[in-house]
Amino acid sequence: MKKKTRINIYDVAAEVGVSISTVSRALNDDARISPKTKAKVKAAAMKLGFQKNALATSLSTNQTKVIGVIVPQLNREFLSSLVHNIEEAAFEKGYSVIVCQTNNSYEREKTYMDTLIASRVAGIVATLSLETESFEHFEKAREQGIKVVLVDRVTTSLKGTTKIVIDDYRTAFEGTRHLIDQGYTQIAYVSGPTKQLLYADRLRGFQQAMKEAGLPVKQEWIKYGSNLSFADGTRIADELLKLKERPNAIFTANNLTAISTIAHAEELGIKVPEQLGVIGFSEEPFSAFMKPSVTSIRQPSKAMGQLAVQKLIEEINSDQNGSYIHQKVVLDTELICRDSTRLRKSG
Amino acid sequence: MKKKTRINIYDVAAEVGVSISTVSRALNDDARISPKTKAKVKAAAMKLGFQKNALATSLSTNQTKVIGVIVPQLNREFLSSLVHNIEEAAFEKGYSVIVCQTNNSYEREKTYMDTLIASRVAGIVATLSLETESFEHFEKAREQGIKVVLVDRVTTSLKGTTKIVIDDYRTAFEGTRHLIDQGYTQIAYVSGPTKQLLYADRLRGFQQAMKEAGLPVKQEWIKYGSNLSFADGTRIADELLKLKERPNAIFTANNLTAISTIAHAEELGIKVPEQLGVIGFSEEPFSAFMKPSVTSIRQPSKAMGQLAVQKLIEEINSDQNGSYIHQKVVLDTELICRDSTRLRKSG
DNA sequence: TTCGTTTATGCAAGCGCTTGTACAACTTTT
DNA sequence: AAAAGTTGTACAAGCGCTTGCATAAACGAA
Repeated sequence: MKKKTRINIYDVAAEVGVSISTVSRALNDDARISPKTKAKVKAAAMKLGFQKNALATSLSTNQTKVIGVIVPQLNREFLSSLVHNIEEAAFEKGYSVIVCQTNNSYEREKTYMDTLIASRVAGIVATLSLETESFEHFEKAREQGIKVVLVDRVTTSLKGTTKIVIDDYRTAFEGTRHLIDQGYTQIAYVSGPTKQLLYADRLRGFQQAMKEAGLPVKQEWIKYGSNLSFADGTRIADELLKLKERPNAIFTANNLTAISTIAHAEELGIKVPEQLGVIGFSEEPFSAFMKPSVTSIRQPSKAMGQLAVQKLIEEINSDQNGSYIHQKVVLDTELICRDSTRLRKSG
Repeated sequence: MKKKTRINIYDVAAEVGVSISTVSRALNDDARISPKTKAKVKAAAMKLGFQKNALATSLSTNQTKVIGVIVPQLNREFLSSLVHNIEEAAFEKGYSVIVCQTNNSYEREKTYMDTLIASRVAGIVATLSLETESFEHFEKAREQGIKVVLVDRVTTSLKGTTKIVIDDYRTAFEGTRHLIDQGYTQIAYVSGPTKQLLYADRLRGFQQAMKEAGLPVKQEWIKYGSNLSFADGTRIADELLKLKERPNAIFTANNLTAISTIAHAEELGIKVPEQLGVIGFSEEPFSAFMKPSVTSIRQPSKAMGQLAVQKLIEEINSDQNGSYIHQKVVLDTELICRDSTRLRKSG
């Protein structure tokens, strides 16, 4: 047994000459405590430098003001921005945020889930790791009464869970249409692993747009990145651009790969956008400043973060009343046309 | 009083038919429990889906495995990368990370400090907000036995605190030398608020390099950004470039302002690097891909994050033995020469 | 004056875990 | 066979707070 280390409510109670329950109630602004007593207690607490122990409170009330955030990584603009906005929104509501990076590892996602459950977080906002294909760990959290909201990379396997997504199908469709409208006809597509719903949806959107335009979708023009890193993009660009029958446009799964694709095309002496159009998902802060500037699709990370927190807290607080209605919220994306796809002057 | 909600060690104890202390010890691999009993307990725990309540453990042991991270924001490459690496290193050591964004507000920094103290975090890694000039909140944390490590934006006012920094003076000196070596002579400098040690140091470095080179430092060529945002950079660039006596090089406090400076120069028809050299602190992921690519100074965010965590945990664990020796660790930066300062061909 | 109310405070149990100490059951020593 | 060690486990207090219930004080009404 450890000896007590810091000022606790017993010390405050002794200082004022009341009981600890009075101190506790005074500090929590309970109506039953007289204003005079409250003032005395608060003054004493301040004087002694008392800081309420949140652990004890949480243990006692069986609830914390903490939200766990599980994301693949933090060094991608979209994700760090998402976490930024989640933290911001959570702070407003008086919640703290525990950040967990899975590095796209399923094992780590599970480990973190256990940590968060052990910490008794009130809720979890998660973007699935690339590897994740089974979801018992999420079920486990729910069994423990922890609310979960999924963002961006979601799954249909988890029923009764609020999801915040963009319309991946539609977005990919429109991105493809944009290329077609610009006059590109031989369009390659760089996808993430289609086990992930979002990549599957995007691929379908691409294929549908091609089909409707009567353009051929060649199998060798559809490539799959593993981690969609810069290097991944370079490798794939290399493969695509060295095909005997070369595509004249590439739709990449994110902006990192878009940039590496453009860079690699230049190295090979292929002109962007004249000989190769490039569009990428996920706007990055500097997409506008590249030369050529990169056409990309802006995901509303701010709205996504805010909504995720808002819905999560709604659900956390819903227990009292009744059952919560789980929603799938689909947000709009924005295609930002820049030089990398401006084949027509009018572009 | 809330009723118990989840499986606890009493349930496990009942299942196995031993006391709760045996369960607790078995789960913690205490040597006094026989292997046979341990196995039974663990099996039962698994079977019942028992998850240890970390709150209760922390309350009981008076220590948590949580590190608080206080940073100005998360939507800057350097900081999100720093946090990324802190989280990564903390995970290795079995610690979770609570992330707090101050938005460069002193008030918020204090608020968060209180939250972290209330959460009884084991330690705190902090990068000061731009506004912060007094440090009682850090003293407060230390009085409560919470270890603190300062990173990047630090202060000399906090004695006996480990600090992880770059050599700001030297780095600015060398950056300035680089411009001079390239043949630029009329060099302007965009600084952050010099109340912040780091900006003051950098400014001194700049001035010293100029002095040693026998170049004049005009007061009107030294500008102060408020938040060093993109817009801030544009505003300052505009002021500088419209001076009757225009500088032919600008050393900016970060890469965001470097980019906005370049963009604005182009708008004004000023050629970079021919008519204007631009170098910026803080490498961004796309600095290399801009046209012109941006010369910048790489801060070792990975090493800084790792070291911060390592030193912090060393200090946390040092209490047992004796007093910990606080260190100031100064890390090397790297100047990455790119097109935006290549005045000489050889550059 | 007495009694029902209201108002303010205290008592004590409980949240789930850790841990110093006591103790029973064996094993070893003499 | 008794004393002295070894295990292995249980008991109970304690971490700091919340909270249902009891109780005391103060008040106006009867």
